[in-house]
Amino acid sequence: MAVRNEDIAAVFDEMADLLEIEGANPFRVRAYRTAARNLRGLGREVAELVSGGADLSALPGIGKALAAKIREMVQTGNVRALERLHQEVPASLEALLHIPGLGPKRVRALYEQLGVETLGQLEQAARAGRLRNLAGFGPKTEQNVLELIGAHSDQQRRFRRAGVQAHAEALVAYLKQAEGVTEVVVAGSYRRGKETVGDLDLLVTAAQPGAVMERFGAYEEVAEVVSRGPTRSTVILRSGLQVDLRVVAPENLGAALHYFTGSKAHNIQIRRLGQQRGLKINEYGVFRDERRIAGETEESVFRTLGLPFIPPELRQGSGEIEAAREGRLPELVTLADLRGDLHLHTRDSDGNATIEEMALAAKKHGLEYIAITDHSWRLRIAHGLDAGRLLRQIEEIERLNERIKGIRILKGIEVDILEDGMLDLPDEVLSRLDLVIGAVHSRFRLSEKKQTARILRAMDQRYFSILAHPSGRLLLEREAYQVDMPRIIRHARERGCFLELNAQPKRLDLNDSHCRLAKEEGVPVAINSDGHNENACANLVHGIGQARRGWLEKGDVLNTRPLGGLRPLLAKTMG
DNA sequence: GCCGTTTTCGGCCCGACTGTTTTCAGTCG
Repeated sequence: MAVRNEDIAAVFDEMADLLEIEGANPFRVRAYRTAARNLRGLGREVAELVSGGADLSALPGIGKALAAKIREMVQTGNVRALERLHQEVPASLEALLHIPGLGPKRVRALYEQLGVETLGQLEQAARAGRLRNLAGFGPKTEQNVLELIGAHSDQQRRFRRAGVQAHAEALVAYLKQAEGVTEVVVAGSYRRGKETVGDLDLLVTAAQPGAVMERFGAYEEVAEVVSRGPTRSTVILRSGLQVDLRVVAPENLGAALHYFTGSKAHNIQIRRLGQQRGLKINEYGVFRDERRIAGETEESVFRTLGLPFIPPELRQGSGEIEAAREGRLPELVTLADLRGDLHLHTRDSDGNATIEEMALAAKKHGLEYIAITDHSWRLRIAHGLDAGRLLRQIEEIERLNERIKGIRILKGIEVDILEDGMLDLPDEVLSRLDLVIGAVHSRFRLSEKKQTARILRAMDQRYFSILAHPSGRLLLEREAYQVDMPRIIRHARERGCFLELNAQPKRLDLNDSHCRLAKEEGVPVAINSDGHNENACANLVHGIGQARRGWLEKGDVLNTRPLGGLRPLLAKTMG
């Protein structure tokens, strides 16, 4: 099976961990981490570049040595350097690094001085009171280790964006009532629009930090205060969500907001750029020598570097700074740009509302058109439509279109893509529709080769407009199925059909890097709610966030077009 | 190990908090 960017990134991360435990040059360690991060954000599969003979050292953060390791991994599936490391440092030590409070130095001390190699041995040593006597350790650290070994599996917990939204809004409102507070804003990955977040970063401006910290600690949802200093505090809520709060002076808000919005990769690049210009950039501002020259707004921070404002969703350290410098930042799509929703369900399959109710709800949200795309018969659990019921639905939609003004209802279906790539309704029926959405709902575990061939064949059917939730992932529940997405995207271009960015909070599928690839290949993406009730439109904002992280502009999104512009594009996919 | 508008050598982002110290290293984000 092809080696994916994620596989290579995981190897580089592991090598960084092991090198760090070995006490290697920290900058060398950093180079591995940077390369891993860049690979994850690349959007193209590096294995393809290798087979195309491309010069990998042209990629950011990849030099000759790492390029050779990538080639070795693509061609042999292994990296000898990692195997060598395994002979020097037990691979099991990596797990110890993931316990909060244990870093490379302490893990190394545990290994060299106590012979601890595994989590089990660590727990034994801690219980026996052998940790507290190591240099740099004490009773507190020993106690911490004991507590965290048990909770270790929870530490990696992430939350879906939509689930964090309520916590964020409630906390912001609560903190605004603290004395002397002027601003409360959410920063971090939430502000960047990420589909899942590991913790919530809040930024508060206030005259006296003390009152804010006090109120924060007293929030009724707080289960545990992890740390608390004069300007910074971390708590865990009862839901398990970690919240970091930082209080800054109002004149520092811009610098702090930029700093705490991240991403880490973006910040590092920004500070390096500053350094090259003799500037020091931190959360308090931009400084030339001792003099502060910017920091009140984010714009002012960017301006000192000669850059325009970079939207938070782009701050992933994956080319946005170069784009800003060269004046080719995208003008990102906004919620207001959407004119329609091309994937909706009704009571006829597994939805909760009638066609008319769905249409009126969409009209209320200002949409100009919607497509009704109930499930087809193969999806029994969703009470999918057979040919007869679909034909009756078509007639009903035609009647409704005569009666309801101000919104147009398109006739569609979400057909099942069968294991052999065929669709589960005949062409005679599909030909009566305005669009056909195809989706994989079964046999998720096919090999990459078979799954890709299955989807390509479905796209080649006479009536096929949009590939729904293209990777099949369910955030934090189910991995994407194995599929060659670059190939599918190229095939969509050749075939003239489209990919969906499904805006359900638990899907958000296409992911950001594949959105970017679709844009590069010139394949418009449809941002659809996949709604099952009258609240369907509430999903769209999450899809927009994802699209923005994928660099999509208005023109890259299929359903920003007025109906007159959309119809001919859909018609081309329909035979 | 990467990188270059000071540089092919000598740099490499920056500060808060904790626990261990008694002035600071380690960890974290």
